[in-house]
Amino acid sequence: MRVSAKADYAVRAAAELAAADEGPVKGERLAEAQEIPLQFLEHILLELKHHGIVRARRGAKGGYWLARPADEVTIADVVRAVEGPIADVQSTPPEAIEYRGNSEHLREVWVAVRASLRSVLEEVTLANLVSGELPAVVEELTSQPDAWHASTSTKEMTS
Amino acid sequence: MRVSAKADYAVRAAAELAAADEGPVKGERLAEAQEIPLQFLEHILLELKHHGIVRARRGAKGGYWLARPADEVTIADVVRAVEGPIADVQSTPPEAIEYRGNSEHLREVWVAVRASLRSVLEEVTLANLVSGELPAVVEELTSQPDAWHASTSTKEMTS
DNA sequence: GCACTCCTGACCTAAGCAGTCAGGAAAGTC
DNA sequence: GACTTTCCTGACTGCTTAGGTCAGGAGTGC
Repeated sequence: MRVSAKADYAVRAAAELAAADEGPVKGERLAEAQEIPLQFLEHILLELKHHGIVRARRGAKGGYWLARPADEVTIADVVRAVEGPIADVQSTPPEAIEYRGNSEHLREVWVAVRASLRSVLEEVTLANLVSGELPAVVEELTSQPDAWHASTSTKEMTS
Repeated sequence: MRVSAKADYAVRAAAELAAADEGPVKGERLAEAQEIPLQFLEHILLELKHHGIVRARRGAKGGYWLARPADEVTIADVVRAVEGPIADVQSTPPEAIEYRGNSEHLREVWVAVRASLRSVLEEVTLANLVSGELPAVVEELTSQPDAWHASTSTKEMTS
């Protein structure tokens, strides 16, 4: 249930590419702009390339650019490219699990979890991200003050 | 962005406890009912105890039971007990991260991601889970057929 | 031919995941 | 008081992932 450094880096690099309106951007510049270790970033960009998110050219005047327009690439695309399926349970998709006994309905819950993640990640495009004009879903979720607190319920006790 | 076996086991064991209406249930029975390795489960139950989710007594007629009524324990409570904070980015809460350059608005996106997870996990109680009467949020999310497919968008190409 | 940049595989350390093993400590029973 | 039952705890293990670094190879442009 956590976002890896890799996914975070990938999205930030992609955002930087989305903002660069002309010509290839070289890895070094992306690394500097977002303060990401260069060599690590290169591996990430390679993965993004293999998944058809970015393209690249070598040599002088080389660099990376988005394979598709920035408003057609969602954050979900980028995250999936580097992390694989979103919201797997025990490394298998939630709809493929059979639960017995009193946890029969747990599958629906995990499916709902995945759906709710998608409702955010698949709605926000890189264009949204750089312009700051985030979709209504996001605005609604972030407008509740609770959303900005580390933990909401404090019913638990430290037995 | 994945659910660990530990979290899955923890919720299932908690569901089993929620369904047992009278007296302590011993670990062995929980392990059998949900097909969880007993020794592993005992560690999990211990963590749940330390977080005040369950209580326990040793000896004959001993076992585990919920510390609070089943309709006051949410899945979020259980998951947090064994996995820690729910949607940390790079092991820090999203609201604590400073983004520069073109990814300035990424923080809002991660906060929205966390909020959307909470909107599911904090709404579903163990009582909901065992009865199958899931909250409206969940019903809405799972009623869309897309929610049951492994992947929705197929815009990407394998470069 | 040379500089530049991406491309790739190998490697590394630390941590986490998913457990198992062995023994100790309370609670109840006889 | 001995004995059984059950939880409690720490140590350990094997494997994978996270988060990188290093060294070199392969296209590209001049």
